Amino acid sequence: MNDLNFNAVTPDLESRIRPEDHGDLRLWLRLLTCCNLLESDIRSRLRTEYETTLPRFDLMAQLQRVPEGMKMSELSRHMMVTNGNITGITDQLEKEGLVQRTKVATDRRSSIIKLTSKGKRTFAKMASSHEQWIRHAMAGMPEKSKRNLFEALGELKLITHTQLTTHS
Amino acid sequence: MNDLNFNAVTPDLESRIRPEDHGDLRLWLRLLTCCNLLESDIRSRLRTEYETTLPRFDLMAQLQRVPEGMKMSELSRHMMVTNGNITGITDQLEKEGLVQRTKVATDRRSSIIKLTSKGKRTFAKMASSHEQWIRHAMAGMPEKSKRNLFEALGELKLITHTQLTTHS
DNA sequence: TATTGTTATACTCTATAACTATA
DNA sequence: TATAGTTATAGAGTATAACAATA
Repeated sequence: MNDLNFNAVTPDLESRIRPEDHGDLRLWLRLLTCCNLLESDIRSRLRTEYETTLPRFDLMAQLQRVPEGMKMSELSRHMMVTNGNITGITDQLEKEGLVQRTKVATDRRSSIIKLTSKGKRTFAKMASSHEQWIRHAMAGMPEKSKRNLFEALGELKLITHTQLTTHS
Repeated sequence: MNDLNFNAVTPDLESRIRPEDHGDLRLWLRLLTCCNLLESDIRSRLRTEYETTLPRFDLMAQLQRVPEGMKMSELSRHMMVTNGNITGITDQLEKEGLVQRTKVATDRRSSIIKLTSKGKRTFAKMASSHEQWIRHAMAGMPEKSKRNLFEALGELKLITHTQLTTHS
């Protein structure tokens, strides 16, 4: 199965590649295509099955693994968006009773955000579905390929992280 | 280089992973992190250096490689967004004189969108910068790793494409 | 002075749906 | 009836910047 045939029947972002394009660019477009494909699937399932969004899910996922809670600024760093946006998403989740702000004694500017017990229950369900969606999407890919991909992405992540934060 | 140390100093989306999480999920989060990292860099450069956006750039990129132009519905399929959105982006680009709608004789419902010569010049500049940004971001990753990654992503793309389109 | 978090603003993208004009 | 494209709408996410309270 070659890419030409594949692209002929299933056009996607990667089809914008030109013959003269450099390998790095091809790599990037392929990465983008894979990611968009999965991401739009996840987004639409989160919306239709749980009436939520990826950023909201991400915020809850961050909290889920830190039972003691996180500060807004920590969330902001982890999710790589600005403070104001975290405030907005947190407001929505708090209104739905899924997270809770608590004032911290040592620094009266800050507050700690935690999942409520309702939030934990809700997240557990979503996370379980989420995992199934991913497994379904990736079903059929050999384990060895997955491991290779995981390793290779690890390299890329490290490289881009340093390239994009140190310079520029 | 281990992930723990890495994540300790550079928090990101992947840090939401839990020890019990399945490999597929880890793979997905790592993929998402890599993609977001690069994507947000590209988006912000497109904005600051060219006052444009990724979807606009993508649309022009699609047109660039098809000199005879494309129909709206083709663009819609390739960019994986609905018709109405293509209309909007095309309107903007047309207002700036970068693309041009032409009525097609054989089917009076359709129109063909092409890059204008200004559009071609503009795109050429952007594409060249874009390629440099990508190469810079990926500089330092061994060629062999890149090739492995490219191949592995090809597998993933194929799998997910079929998984996500055939079954729901 | 710097940081934490909020608020306000403006913009883009997106999906959805109703609509037209053609086929 | 189905398709191509437009229009209108509503919602989300984002960056930016100004601001108050606190460190």
